[in-house]
Amino acid sequence: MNEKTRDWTDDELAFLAGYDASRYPRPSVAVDVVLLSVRDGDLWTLLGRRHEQPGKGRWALPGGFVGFDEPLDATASRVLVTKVGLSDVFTEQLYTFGSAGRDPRTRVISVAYYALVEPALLERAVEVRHEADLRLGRLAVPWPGETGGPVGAVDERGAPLQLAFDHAEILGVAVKRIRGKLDYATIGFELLPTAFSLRDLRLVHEAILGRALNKDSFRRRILDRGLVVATGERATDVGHRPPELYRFADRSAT
Amino acid sequence: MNEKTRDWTDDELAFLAGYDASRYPRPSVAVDVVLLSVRDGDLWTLLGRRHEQPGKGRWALPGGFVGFDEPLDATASRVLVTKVGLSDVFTEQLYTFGSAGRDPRTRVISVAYYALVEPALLERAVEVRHEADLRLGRLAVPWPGETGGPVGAVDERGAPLQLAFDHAEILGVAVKRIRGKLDYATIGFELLPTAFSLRDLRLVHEAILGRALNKDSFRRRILDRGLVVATGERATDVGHRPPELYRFADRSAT
DNA sequence: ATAATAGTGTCTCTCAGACACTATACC
DNA sequence: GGTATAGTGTCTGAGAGACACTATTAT
Repeated sequence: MNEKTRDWTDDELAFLAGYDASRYPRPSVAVDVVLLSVRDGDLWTLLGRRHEQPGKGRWALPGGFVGFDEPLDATASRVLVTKVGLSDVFTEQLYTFGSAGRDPRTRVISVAYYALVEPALLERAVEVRHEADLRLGRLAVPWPGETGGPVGAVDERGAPLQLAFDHAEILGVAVKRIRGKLDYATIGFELLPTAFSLRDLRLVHEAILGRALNKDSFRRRILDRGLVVATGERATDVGHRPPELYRFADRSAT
Repeated sequence: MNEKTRDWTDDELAFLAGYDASRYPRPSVAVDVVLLSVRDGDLWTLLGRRHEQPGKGRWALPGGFVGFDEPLDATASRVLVTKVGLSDVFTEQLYTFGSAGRDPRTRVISVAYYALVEPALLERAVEVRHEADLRLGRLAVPWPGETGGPVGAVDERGAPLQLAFDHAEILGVAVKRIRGKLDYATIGFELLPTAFSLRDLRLVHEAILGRALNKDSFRRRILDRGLVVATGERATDVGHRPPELYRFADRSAT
């Protein structure tokens, strides 16, 4: 018999079962959003500089507290609208971070979301709200595959950005998640404009996975699955033979 | 330009950004645990009858409120110990359910966990705590693959069990999750005793996936990956040629 | 013409499914 | 011997990687 069960004394059980946390102070609940995009073969995320303690001067994911009657998804949308100026973005719940000491002020449980957006929109958001100390950080993933672990961010010149709280952990979970979902979900498409070449799509996949992909089999796989439809148009001014442009296939056609 | 950005008036932004939910009443945070096992080719989960409104008389996942300074994982462990009598069980966070009306009393955000345990332990837990109105429910999954959607529970004779709150949704997410993780994780092993035949392991996989698997390629795949090691012993009293028994390979050997 | 990438065709390797066959227990 | 499952060997088909080759545009 392994140690998976043991007998508890009546005292222990009474104490533990009688503990009703709802009668005690409640933790705060917040939502943090990992807003991801792919540019120049790298993953980038939106960060905001903190102006208050704790973590003053450090860079944090955009976030906000959950209203008493506000659904979690609504909080994520509200954060994107108010702090970044984006609406109608692909958003999905990631993981809930609830360690005791992650925020030194008080107990804050953070429900993390990730959102995917094409780089042009993200760059515009940063420009428009530059005064708000928003910036993009390039993700530096120190592990291969889906190993997992914290992920840091660096600026355009490669200098590390100090991240607030446990946000490096959150970035790590986000990268691991989208790497895992890339195969069987349509994640790549959220990161591209309406029309794109298969090369664009492959570069997005390579940036997410952090490794090179076989050009030929990537093309075959994407086309065979019927996920994309040729638009009949071609890119221009590319300095070489222009590629056919594709768009997403209607999902109902799957 | 699609409708992914729009201009917000200063008034809108001031209102939305100024809303600091931390100054308002906080939602309660609870943990619910989907305790899963495989028996007779089906997935079973542990349910407790509710003795109070709302949902009086219905069947609910074991759960509890999160203490103010209690990590989420610790709440999940505490629930398993106090309500089921199990400790040292494989447990992983599943998803956080935060719709506004999921508990009619007040706002309750539930961080769902799933746990995997071999059937003998689960049956013993139900027997020992029978007076506590614990029982096992057999999952009835109405969708194939990883489609997703609510999952109901039925009793031994196939009669539906009325589930409380949104617990059918939680069961659905749990099934979808373990189906997705089965391929690349060692989920099946958590549901088996120390020594098991490859047939046992295959039946566990089939119960999780809800479909039959090819006997030969399953054997090859498991053995080729080196996940299991032959013990040199064989099962007895099986009414036919007795199979070799295997155990998990040491994980560091991978 | 050269550079650079697009796009096609083919070979091979791996792996899962299918199937045939032998092995070994209990009845 | 009959039955049921364990376990092995082989064929086939799908899909990914590798690679050779042609196509098309900008310079």
